[in-house]
Amino acid sequence: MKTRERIIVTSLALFNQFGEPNVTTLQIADEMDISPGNLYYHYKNKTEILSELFNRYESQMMELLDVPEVEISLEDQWLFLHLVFEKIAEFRFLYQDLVNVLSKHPKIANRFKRILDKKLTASITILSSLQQQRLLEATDQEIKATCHSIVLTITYWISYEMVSRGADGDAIDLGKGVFQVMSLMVPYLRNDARTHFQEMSTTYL
Amino acid sequence: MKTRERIIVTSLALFNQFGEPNVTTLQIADEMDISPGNLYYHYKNKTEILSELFNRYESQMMELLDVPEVEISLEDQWLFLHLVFEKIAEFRFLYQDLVNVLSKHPKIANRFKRILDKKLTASITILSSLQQQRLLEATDQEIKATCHSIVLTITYWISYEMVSRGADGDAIDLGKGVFQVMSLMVPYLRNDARTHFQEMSTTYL
DNA sequence: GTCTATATCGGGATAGAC
DNA sequence: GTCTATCCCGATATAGAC
Repeated sequence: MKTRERIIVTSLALFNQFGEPNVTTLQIADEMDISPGNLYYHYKNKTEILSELFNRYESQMMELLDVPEVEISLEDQWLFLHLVFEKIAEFRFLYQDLVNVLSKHPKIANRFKRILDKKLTASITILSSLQQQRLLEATDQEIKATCHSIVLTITYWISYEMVSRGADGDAIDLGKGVFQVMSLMVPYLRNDARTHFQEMSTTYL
Repeated sequence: MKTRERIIVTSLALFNQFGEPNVTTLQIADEMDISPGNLYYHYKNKTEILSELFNRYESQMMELLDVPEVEISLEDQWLFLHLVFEKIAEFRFLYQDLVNVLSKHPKIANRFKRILDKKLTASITILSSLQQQRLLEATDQEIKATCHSIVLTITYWISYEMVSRGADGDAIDLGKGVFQVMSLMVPYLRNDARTHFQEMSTTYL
């Protein structure tokens, strides 16, 4: 692996472990066994590293959120949620000090907001699809409120779990997060779909 | 107001506005028109200030969460949630960089976790009370999952709103947060209680 | 209690040799 | 591309006078 790429990989790992503001450029260089000067040859400052990491997160998450406008099964949704959770876990440092990161990088703030918006429309697309398939029954108002809860849970579940369990981020069971999100819409599932969900829960959990 | 108290008040305001790590002791002193030396006469370091702020948050929130084991109406719950949201908003800096703050102050981490635990038991107490009054109907499993969602929403709703609307913390409409939390349990309300909730919504929102 | 002046330290970033 | 040495600056914290 080229040095430029190793810097990104190492930075991501350290940021996730200790939080971005707690990681110095010297630490990154040390961890890689290169000199700080070398690091600064590849990236002119720490912000550039963060920027590159955010670019990657943004493009990967945006791609993931491009939900096709087709019929979506509960299994599809489960899988979809799992992929989203994995991606967030991969870049969890962004979420752990969200306000701080965004306040120091206003350009990122808008783009992060756009990702949240897309999460919301993706959720609405999915729940609407379930409704059209008569698997789910809810008013537009209820769908909207539920989707907000879904996005909020997706966004913060890992942080919440880390705080409330005092756990390290790598030790988080993402399946539980998926379950938590799914259970937000369970009460609106029709009876057969709800039974189906319960079967799925025992399988995946 | 005594200087020692003014330091706390000013620090809280600045921490909330800019985030704790972005506020220097010099800024705090400047804002108060005192010298940094004077500030350090009253608090021996920045951590002491944070510590005092957390003590206040902890005792006030813990007191708030001492939910009496009596019948709780939907109105009571609405009011209760509003008070909790107001308290969190008052100390929102703690929540905006939670992982960071807790990673730098491990002693606080445990105490924060205990507050989360108490939020959970308080939620369960309330929903159980509603169930005993036959206002709500849900399995224990459903109540547990819902209460987790409630605590997560209470914890992160303000941050979520700030990020997703790019808004300043003072401009957040807490009523919307209360509504968002309440709507998590709406699907489990019995018909008459649900109607009652809808009336309340139009009143308070 | 409050001030001014200053010490100290750590992290970001650069210069210049190899 | 990589290294060593170093600069610079901002933030915490202290010393000592008033």
